[in-house]
Amino acid sequence: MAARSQTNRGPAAAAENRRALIDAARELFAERGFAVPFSQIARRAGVGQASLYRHFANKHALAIAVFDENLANLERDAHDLRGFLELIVAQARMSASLLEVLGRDDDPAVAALEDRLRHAIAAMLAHERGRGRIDPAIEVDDVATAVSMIALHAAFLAEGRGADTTRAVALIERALAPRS
Amino acid sequence: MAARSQTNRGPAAAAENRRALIDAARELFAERGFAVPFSQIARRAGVGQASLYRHFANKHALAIAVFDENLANLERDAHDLRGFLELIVAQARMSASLLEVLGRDDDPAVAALEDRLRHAIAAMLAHERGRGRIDPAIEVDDVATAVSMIALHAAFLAEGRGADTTRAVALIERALAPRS
Amino acid sequence: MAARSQTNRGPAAAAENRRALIDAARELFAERGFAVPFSQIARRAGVGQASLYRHFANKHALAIAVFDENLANLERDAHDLRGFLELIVAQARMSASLLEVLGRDDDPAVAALEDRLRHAIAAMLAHERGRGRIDPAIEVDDVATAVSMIALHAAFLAEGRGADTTRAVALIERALAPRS
Amino acid sequence: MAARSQTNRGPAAAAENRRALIDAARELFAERGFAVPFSQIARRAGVGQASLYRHFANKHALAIAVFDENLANLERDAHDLRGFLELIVAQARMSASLLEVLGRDDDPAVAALEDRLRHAIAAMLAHERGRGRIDPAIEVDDVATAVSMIALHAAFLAEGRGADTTRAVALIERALAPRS
DNA sequence: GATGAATGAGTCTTCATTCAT
DNA sequence: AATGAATGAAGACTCATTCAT
Repeated sequence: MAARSQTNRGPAAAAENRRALIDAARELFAERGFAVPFSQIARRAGVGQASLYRHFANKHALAIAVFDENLANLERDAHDLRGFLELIVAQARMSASLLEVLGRDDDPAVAALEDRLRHAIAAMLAHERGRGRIDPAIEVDDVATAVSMIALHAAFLAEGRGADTTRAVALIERALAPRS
Repeated sequence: MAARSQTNRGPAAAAENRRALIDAARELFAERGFAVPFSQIARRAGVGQASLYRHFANKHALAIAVFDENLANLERDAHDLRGFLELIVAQARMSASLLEVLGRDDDPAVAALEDRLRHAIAAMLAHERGRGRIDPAIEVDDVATAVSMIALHAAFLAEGRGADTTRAVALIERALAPRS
Repeated sequence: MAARSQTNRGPAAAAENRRALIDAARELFAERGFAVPFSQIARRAGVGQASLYRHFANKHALAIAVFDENLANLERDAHDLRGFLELIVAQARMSASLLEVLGRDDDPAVAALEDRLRHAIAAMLAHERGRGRIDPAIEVDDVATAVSMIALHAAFLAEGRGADTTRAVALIERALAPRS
Repeated sequence: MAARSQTNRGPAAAAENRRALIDAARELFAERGFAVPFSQIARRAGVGQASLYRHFANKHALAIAVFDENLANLERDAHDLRGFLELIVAQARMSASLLEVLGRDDDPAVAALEDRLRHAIAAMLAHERGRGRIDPAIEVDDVATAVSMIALHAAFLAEGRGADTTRAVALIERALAPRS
């Protein structure tokens, strides 16, 4: 998304700016990781520094907002394991940014997100178990761990190595598959 | 390692300084991640800023030196899958720092390290396959992928979550195990 | 004073807003000193930023309005030296904010306030001199100086040091007392 | 003091830079108060931002260093009340910066300074009492309070109002004088 | 060859002020 | 006439890198 108008468009721009910020953040977290300068997100969104701070008190809060949307996609679209993992990989760079945050944090908003993710996983797990595609011994925590691993892997190493992520997905599927 | 002598001990100190720098880097990458200030490594090593630069042109080069030693440990000690994974996890924070670097780089030194890692994996794989502990269909690249995943996972999420790491190791073992 | 209604109540609110702003300013100058962000005053008053600017062009003007009211209290209530000083101390943080402003300024409104303060002092002085409680050699300017000193002292140092303020008041009383 | 050389003059400049920083700080605290931008002090001293931080971790620490020198002057030169007060007034702007800091702080370095100031006061007090120039009932704390008052007054209001400070000094002298 | 101080560029954050509604 | 969001310009602070000794 190219930088937008520089003039003060008044309060009407508020919602629009919020959207632009989230979109810019999603792109930049993906392109350059969570370490991307906060100010650069504002620039990419075509929004003043201070407006960024009005909407999101820190990078953290912004990451949560982005992850919130990603999670909604997951809840809506990913009913089977394969779809789930592929969506995770597609959002990998972004998800990894979140995982960096999730790891260290005690923000209740983060706890809520973690919970939602576990619910989404549980739903998918039930669906797949019913079809005999995941081993009965596998628990939600196992899948959550698998999701973390694959997201981090995709985020840090996939950079144009499609083969590698395919391999990672296949490994995870093997790990979760029913013992014959 | 505590800071060492502050006085100028002349050229004789060169090798000693190199060691101190590598040790300090290993500690700090583990404690605070790859993002730790370069200058702090010099301080921890008890070495001047400029000496750090003389030995290693940048953090990157220093990371490679550390990884080189880690790899030697792996080659020497890790003959079976379990030992291999456990060593990876133990060095996780450090390894992840390296993986961050490895991902983006085209330095020939990095390529050489990657190669050595693949060799170590190949050796371990042959050893375990012979004992029927890894599925014949699993290739070196699969194990390399698994190693990346588990290292990143351990580095970013394990902060005091032992249970999670155990779970991750178990998953990887399942993924590589022979189909019954 | 807690934040008030958020809805646009139209022109009728003008006077009410002015009051709320002055009250909020008095509180915040006292709590956090003259350096408090201007915007925070609007928030505390429950009034939009722009309305604040409509009523008072800058913090300066707002401070003058607050001081104007403080002065009215002084004129109404403080007839003897002790009462005068105690009121000054009670309003110390606020008064000091004003004194900071007064010191540097050539605004005619400020000159008018200074004049009123001198009149109040003169009235008090006459009253106390009549009772033999202030030395005949003491002039209005001396008392004005004393008032400045004690206000600044109370504002900057009194933070929970009651003893110190008492000591300061006692010193001033000694300084103004008739030579026996 | 005009800004000095911009080039890196090596470690030899360390002591010189420290001096330049303290001098610049003394000037700027006096000219513009404690609120002067920290970076501006570096600029005035002809020293890089980061060097300022190397020498003094914050404005606070710098203020302490300046006050330390002021105090040494006081200890060396001010033996009688009049001299004491005049030196205080001369250093007023600076002293007030310190008093702003002193008021709120629990740094042990600050406590030490306060102590030294009290000692200097006690010495002066003993000297003056011996000559019958200060009332026997006056304690060190009274003089300390008087010093605070006069410093703050001079700092905030004296701006080219010589008459006023003379008046303030006279008042304090009256307050401390022996009752006839 | 080692030392440690100096440098300036870059990031985060806050504030006074303006503007569309 | 009031609202609240937007703006850009500072200021604090940190870091990688260079340099005189």
